[in-house]
Amino acid sequence: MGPLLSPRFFARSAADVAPSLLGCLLHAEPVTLRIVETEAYRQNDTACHAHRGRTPRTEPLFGPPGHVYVYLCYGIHRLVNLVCEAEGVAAGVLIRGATVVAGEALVRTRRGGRLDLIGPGKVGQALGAELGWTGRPSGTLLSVHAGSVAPTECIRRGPRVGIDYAAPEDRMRPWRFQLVPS
DNA sequence: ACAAGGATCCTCT
DNA sequence: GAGGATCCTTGTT
Repeated sequence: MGPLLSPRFFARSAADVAPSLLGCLLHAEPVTLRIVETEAYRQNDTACHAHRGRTPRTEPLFGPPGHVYVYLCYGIHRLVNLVCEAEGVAAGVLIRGATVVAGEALVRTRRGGRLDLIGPGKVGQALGAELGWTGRPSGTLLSVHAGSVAPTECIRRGPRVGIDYAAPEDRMRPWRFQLVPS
């Protein structure tokens, strides 16, 4: 596995971090995933949970870069994010899709035999993500490691998903990134 | 203390 | 392609 990504890696615009994370590895013992889809959420972005200010839930988004932000979606899914930008600036990257690198047996158990991890709820389930991870630095329960993108892969960019509540200009922003075979 | 709604997924048809 | 599951967070009484 490549080196652990440092806080510095995350201390920039989420819109830059999101595509950079494609091909990187996500590890929560004993499962390792390769990231193939991400979305960026930024300060002053009406799609971002933190756009109305700090609350107990969104506090980690304002915290140091490289920390983990996990929240419950639709009462069922634990969605995994990585905090970006300098401390005090609320931004993060949602992990929307991945492939299994290691821990396949456990992923099958957690996912009812399925291995496809396209969709943020599936990623959280495969990792065994818990709400207690939120606010913790990467490198403890969850770690993010450098990876690589194959010459046969390319990055597709498009609008984000599931943010109908956001302002029209934010809904349009092309901050969803996918790694696809070219 | 209460009600509403959500950065989704699965199982049907 | 439609609908239900399921529970925490939030803003309001």
